[in-house]
Amino acid sequence: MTSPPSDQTPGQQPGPGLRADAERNRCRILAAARRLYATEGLGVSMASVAREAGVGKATLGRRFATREELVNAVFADRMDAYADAVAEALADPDPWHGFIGYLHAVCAMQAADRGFADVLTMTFPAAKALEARRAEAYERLLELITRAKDTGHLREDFTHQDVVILLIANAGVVTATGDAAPDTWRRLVGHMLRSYAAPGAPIPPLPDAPRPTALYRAMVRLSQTGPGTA
Amino acid sequence: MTSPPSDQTPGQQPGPGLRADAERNRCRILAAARRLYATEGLGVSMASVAREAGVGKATLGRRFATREELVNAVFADRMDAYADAVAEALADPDPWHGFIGYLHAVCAMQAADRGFADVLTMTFPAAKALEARRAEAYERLLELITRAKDTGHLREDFTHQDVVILLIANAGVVTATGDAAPDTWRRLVGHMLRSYAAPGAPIPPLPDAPRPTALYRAMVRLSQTGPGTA
DNA sequence: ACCCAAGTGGAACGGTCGGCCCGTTTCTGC
DNA sequence: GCAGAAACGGGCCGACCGTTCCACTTGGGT
Repeated sequence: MTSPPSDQTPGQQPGPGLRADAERNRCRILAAARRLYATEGLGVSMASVAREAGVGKATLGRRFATREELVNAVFADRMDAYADAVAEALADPDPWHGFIGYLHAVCAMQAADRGFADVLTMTFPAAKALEARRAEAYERLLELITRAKDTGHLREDFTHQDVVILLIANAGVVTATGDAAPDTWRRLVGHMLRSYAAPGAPIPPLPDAPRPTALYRAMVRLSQTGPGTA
Repeated sequence: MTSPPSDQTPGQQPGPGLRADAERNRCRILAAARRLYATEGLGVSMASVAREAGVGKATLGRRFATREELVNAVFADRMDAYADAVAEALADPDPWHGFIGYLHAVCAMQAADRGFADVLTMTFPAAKALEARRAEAYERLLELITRAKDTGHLREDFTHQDVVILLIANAGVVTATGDAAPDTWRRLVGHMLRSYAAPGAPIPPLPDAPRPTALYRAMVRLSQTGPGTA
């Protein structure tokens, strides 16, 4: 390297000072991981990621020593989108409407990416980039909740922990139903929203429940995949 | 064996026609599995169960060839309790009150036994005993829902699928929070109930949300355990 | 008391996973 | 081009899982 590598906090930022082919492999790894995580959820083996990316196991390990590092890099941009969702909700002139939109958007993101659903329900102390975004979004969320309560449409007994609980519950539903009953989460969110809403508050209509056969298929699928395997 | 072994549907009923020591081992296996499943959830390795039971892996495999068989035997009695919960709710002179009690009881059972939480959210076509109980409870549940709706306290837009969704969501919450925030599920059920209830219906007060620190601890624990690993 | 079959546990095997090392390839600055 | 360093990937190791086989133990009927 001619140019001194400056500081470059290892594994955190994009990938400066990497050789061209190395950077290319890094991207292939990230793309492969993104693909696998989205469909299978976190918990796919590092070896699978390497295989999917078409690189050796060693290359993966050199670029991302631990699973946390990889997750951190893969979901950095998605956490941006997450933080943006709160900002967008705050920008809504009607905080209650913004709040509803926020919940829906975040849960939809969970449904669209099983890996992201997992990420939102756990915290990686080592993943600085992710945690920074999370903290940022968290602050804004508190503000959104306060404003929504001020409109009188969000119940006073609602707490910010309820958001976390909803995300955890939704992650469970999304993981369990998978593509066998992909709209189940909408029903869950609809119910929760109805509980959050103060009497008389405007809320969107409750989405229809999934067909019983679809739910049944999801349950059978679960029993075959294995419970924790997910 | 002097007495002919009659029919003895293999692997289904308790364990007739087994030699004394074999039956003893069978019980040790069941006890060990019950212990492990309750705390770790389904998905513990068969090898772990054998180790915990203090028997060889072969013995386990001889008694319960597949994980389904073992699960079927372990949770047979708990499924009885599950079916009883519906019956008890049906016996309540106030169907709405019985309905509330039923949801609470079942979710409490999930919280008390992570393995059972998993069992309720998946179906094992091969486990006849379990599925029979489930079907029986299901029929009674439909009746309970109908009666609860007739009181006017349960909303008309409630469907029996909502029960399944609640169980799935609750299983996710119980699994995720574990013993780091063990009362989180009460808050979830409280919210759902508030959405199920028609305006003016009597509902128990919403339980307090868990402390934020407790939820945070649960999230960290999750990231260490691994997502699907459960 | 005896004897055979039922029952047992350990060993071996194939499979996957994660971590590490090392010979080889390929980029890049000169 | 050339040389050296950076990066690569395959291979090896130890761990765990589930399955199968086999020599040994033990129960229980006569």
